[in-house]
Amino acid sequence: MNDQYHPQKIEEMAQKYWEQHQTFKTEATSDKEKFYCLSMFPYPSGQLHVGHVRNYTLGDVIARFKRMKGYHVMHPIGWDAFGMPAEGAAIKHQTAPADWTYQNIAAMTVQLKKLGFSFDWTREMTTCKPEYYKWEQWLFTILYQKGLIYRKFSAVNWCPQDETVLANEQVENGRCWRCDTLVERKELPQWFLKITDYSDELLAGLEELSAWPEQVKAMQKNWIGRSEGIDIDFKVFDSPVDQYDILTAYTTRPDTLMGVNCLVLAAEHPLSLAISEKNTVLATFIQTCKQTQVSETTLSVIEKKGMNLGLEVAHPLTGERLPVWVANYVLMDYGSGVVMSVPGHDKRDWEFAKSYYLPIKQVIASKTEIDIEAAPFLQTGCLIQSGEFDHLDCQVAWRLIADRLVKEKKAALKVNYRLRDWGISRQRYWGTPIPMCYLEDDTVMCVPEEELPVILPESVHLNGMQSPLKEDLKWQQIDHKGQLAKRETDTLDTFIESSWYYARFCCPHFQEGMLDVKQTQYWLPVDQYVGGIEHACMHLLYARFFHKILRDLDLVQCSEPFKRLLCQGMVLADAFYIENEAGVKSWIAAADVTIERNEKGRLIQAKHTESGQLVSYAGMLKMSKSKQNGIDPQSLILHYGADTVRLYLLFAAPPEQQLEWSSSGTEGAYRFLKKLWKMVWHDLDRGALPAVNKAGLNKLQKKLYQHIHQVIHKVTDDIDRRQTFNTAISSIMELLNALSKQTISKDDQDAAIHRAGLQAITCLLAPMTPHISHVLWQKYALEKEMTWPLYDPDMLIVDQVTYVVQVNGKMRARFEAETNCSEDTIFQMALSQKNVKNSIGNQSIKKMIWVPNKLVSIVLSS
RNA sequence: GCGGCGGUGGUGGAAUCGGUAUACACGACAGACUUAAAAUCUGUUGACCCUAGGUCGUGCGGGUUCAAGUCCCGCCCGCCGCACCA
Repeated sequence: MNDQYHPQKIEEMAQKYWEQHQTFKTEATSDKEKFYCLSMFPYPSGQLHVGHVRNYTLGDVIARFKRMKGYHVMHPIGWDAFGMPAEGAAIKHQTAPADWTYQNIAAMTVQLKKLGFSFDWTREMTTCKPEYYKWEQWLFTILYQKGLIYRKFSAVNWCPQDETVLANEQVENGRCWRCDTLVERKELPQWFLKITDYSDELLAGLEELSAWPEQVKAMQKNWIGRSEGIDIDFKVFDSPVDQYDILTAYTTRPDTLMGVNCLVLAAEHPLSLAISEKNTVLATFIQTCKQTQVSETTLSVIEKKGMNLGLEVAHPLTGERLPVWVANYVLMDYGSGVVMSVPGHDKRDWEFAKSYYLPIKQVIASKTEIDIEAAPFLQTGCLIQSGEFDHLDCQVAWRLIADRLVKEKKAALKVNYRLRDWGISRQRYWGTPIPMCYLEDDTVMCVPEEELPVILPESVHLNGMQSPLKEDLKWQQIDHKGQLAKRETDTLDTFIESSWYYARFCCPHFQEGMLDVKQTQYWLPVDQYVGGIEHACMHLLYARFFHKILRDLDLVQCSEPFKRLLCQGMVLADAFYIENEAGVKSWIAAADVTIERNEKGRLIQAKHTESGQLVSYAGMLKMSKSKQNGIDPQSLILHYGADTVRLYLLFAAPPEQQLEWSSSGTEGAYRFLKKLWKMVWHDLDRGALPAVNKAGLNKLQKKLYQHIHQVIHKVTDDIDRRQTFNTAISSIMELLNALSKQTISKDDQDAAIHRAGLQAITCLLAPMTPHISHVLWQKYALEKEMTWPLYDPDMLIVDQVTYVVQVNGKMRARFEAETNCSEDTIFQMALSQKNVKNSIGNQSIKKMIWVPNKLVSIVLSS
């Protein structure tokens, strides 16, 4: 080795060392304090992308930092191996999902290892293996017996051409992505997990998560959506269905009850269906309603369409006859499938009333004039046009009306949640088989515990439509005490695997049960969880829910799984395209584009290098295969080494912000490491040096030595408390710049300080660029293990500060003063500044403000 | 549509508790070294002006304050999520 930085050699060396010494293998217990650091495990899609690298780099920095601080760190990795892409790939490549998955895992393992992450590979888990999903099936049967799992009919996206269920992402503009057929809603029997039993606890638990980002807690709170309201009964006149002589609608605004203009039913409501039997126009309308996707997004943006059912209900207070409508924006799955329409004071009802010319009645008044025909009034105020309730405040009227209805047994107070029970059935092959079976007499029963796991056959052929499980009659058929039984052919939602993997990492090879309580008790909760913000609601809520289930089964002790959460932003890159006459964009990789910039560096023109054709710049977009703007981490590592890639990803943006990829930025990170390498190499040439004698330093030496300790202080705080690795790195860069500009005289202390600075930088960088730090440290200290540097509190005390003087809010001067000078002294000094004198002129001073060690603000009388 | 987040030089970003706006890095320009290039090093770099100084400037429009990128009100734009992608 020489003063040239060769990352490939260095990284291979460091990785070999860690592997031989089993540096990152975690023992079951230790005298040290434990720290469990977890990055969300990856779906084995085949290639590691930069988003993954960012995720694992962030987690690795924290894990390595804590290890250097002396914690007993667990930092595991595994594979979220079930999922739809494997089925797609299997069809495309004429292989089985299992083969494709295992190949990807092998390839991605190699890539992960090249990045030098401090994973404990002995804890590696793969969720598609029976030893993992066995316990999921076991839990399913326990929860079924406890009544937390039930079966009901629920809607799915159905392609009538392919006769298959489609995921929301497989529906494009309401049509099947494969055959362009209009997608329908179809009701199927499906399994549900009663997450709503835990609504209140999931909401209350957010309070104790003080180390979670506020935004994520806000999103979860809104997702759970607790509201207080009442269920109101509307008596139906001459109902065609006996059980439906009453329709119940939930509302949070009983104060607007006098403004109801109609009830609106879902197309699948039994009353709508009953009436449609004798009404072909209605039947056709209901049929078209079914051509809406099962997603809230679609529901909220579709044009609201409805039809009068010709049915009437009685207003619960006045007895007035109100019409009943059916509409496409009300779904049977949510609530009771009945909505009480108050167009004057609800946006959706207002839009619906407008398109069908229904009466809009204002029953709440504001202090200002309102035109209820121009827009609904959504705030609170005083009641009007509400008979005896006129002039009452909304809040008072709310109580009064609710109490009256409850007393008359026409309503009941109710707490409602937006959160719905979790549908966990999937009509797909590549997932955990649901451990249920059906006897010939339709009795539903669990597969007995001793017969678990129900193994998913791995050698299968996929046709792109039907799940192989549904065609495999042999697999389906089982014998139950001499009776013929049929297995459930649906599989579990893959969110289930990711809802408890963090707990299994505590005891990945435990065979006596789902979890080893001793281990979960020691390791849980996860001290630091790192993952994408896109999981803010679903995955993180499901995992919190599972944790509470596991706690109630005495498998874990605490109530929340993740103590601290870091949500990283996406990785973006430049995207270019050529648009043809039909407006279809074809995306061009940046490597095939020649860019022309003006003298400021702004892009003015881009051309396709090969054809010379003009190319449009789409800006920075999320990296994706389809946009051709993905960056392959492997080629980056080959060129710059893992340390450079890690350093750049940490430096380019704070972790929770989106990160814009730039190749010149990577060059900059590389340059920095080259410079560090060279400087350390030259320092090593100086041989043995005395220690820094902090009492005997001259002014300049002391300033530089203080700088070192200020940087140690800042980097520690930036990594530990703030988690802003970008600012940590920039302050390290500043220190290296200062050291490179230092003139080293014959005085030993100059060289000693220089070395102290370089050694501090080597350690401070170790969590971020572990390979170069490891090798440089070995050069310096031979066998001694690297620990996190401590700052000297004495060295943080500065004796001079810079004051700023503002006159009428404008910065006019700055001056140096000794720390902790008195107010009077500082005012005198401020007023004696030449430029301050000029700004004041002959005006009189009205007020002077003093901010100690910082600023003086002079206000002149106008 | 609903919920959450963001917008600062040519670019990524910094400013941590309302107190020096633009740290650090990239790019650009100039110079040193070199036969030359690469690499490296040094310097300059928000805009404008009457240039020892001043005016303007953190998406837009208002407000609070001695003082606002930061707080409040109203907009515009972009991104993420919306329950079968993971």
